[in-house]
Amino acid sequence: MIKVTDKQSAILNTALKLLVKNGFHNTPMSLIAKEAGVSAGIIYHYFESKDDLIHQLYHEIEVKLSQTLLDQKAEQLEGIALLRQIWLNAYAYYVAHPNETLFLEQYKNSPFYKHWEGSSDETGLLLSRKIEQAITEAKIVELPLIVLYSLTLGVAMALAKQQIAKIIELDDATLQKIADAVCRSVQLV
Amino acid sequence: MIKVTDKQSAILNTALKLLVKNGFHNTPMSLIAKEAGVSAGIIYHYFESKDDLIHQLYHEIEVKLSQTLLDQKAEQLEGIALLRQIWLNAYAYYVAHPNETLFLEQYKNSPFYKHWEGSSDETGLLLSRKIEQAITEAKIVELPLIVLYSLTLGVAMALAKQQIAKIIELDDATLQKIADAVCRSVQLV
DNA sequence: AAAAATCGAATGAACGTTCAATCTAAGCTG
DNA sequence: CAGCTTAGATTGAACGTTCATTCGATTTTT
Repeated sequence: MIKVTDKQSAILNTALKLLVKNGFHNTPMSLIAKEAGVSAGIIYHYFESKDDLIHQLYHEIEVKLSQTLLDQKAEQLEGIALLRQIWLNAYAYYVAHPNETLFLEQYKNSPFYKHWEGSSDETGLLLSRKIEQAITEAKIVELPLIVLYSLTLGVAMALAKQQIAKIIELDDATLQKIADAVCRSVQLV
Repeated sequence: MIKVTDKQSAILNTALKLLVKNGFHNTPMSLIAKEAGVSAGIIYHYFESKDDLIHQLYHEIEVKLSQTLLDQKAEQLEGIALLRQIWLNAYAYYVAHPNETLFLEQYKNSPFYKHWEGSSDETGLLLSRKIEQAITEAKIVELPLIVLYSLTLGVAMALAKQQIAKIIELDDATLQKIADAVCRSVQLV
């Protein structure tokens, strides 16, 4: 178990905020240090390099996200209802955590992201298994899991980004309608 | 009408390739110049700055994309058939132009992208009008245009990115099945 | 007093941009 | 058409800045 000190998470939190605001390459380490209230040098006590800091941030967020998708409410459901709940959880998380969301997207569209980095944390694996189970239970159109992901959670992410950017504002009724649409797309006719 | 010289497009083409390969900030102007077979200084004859180069590249690609989506085949269709064709055109373009696609995504997830930059070229506007027309003709679920975009073209982009990354390989039958799913999601039940 | 944490000035490399010098080509003149 | 002129195109070395990273000194903790 890695011990996360106050200072370390102060650095991570500040870095998240600044990296999203200014972009990865317009965020000097010195600025992160300043805003986090630490010296520039100490960052290198906790992280090997700027890249390492960014990678760790990514993993931290991925783990938190997995845990959120499969919450208590979702645990009790199965089949299409489970998928629907996971979708709503995903959307809620993205909207409630704009910095995390924008960071994930920027990371995944940067040369940092290696596609072979599959989620290796326990919750991530549990989530995958749950979803595969839901698919066999419900009448879902036969498509690769990753395609189903794009049709569902990918849409949630895209919408959340627009909500974050204040391009759209979705009331609950509209959100339910979209959830319906998403479920309809993957269900067998 | 801006005259595009050979040298200018050589710079743009090379820049596209390198920016996608190395990321915006790991691509020095000097490298672009070298690979394009020109001197570093001349880039500043055609472009105000590195940022300007990137912005121009973006606009060039956006225009080409708009033109591709509304091709001759699509022009003759209407309603849901039109939407389906546009979707297939989008997917085909993305897969056939990996560099352009990855560039668009990197750009849109970087601080370069300002959300208020609506497509101002003629084809883009024509495309918007055509799509709105298709929506009124077909029985489409009542959702903001931008939400419908995420449910359809957004999915095409996401899938294409995975195909480009060699994560998936979609045969034509599967692609048709996905197009069905996408159309199903936006059609009224 | 030993070890760990922290500081922040210094280092050195990378890179966007500039500019004086050179080259190219097209126009002009006799 | 040869010679002259000139404006634009092109070069690449040099500049100045930014920034990730280092490290010896200092403080805090054990």
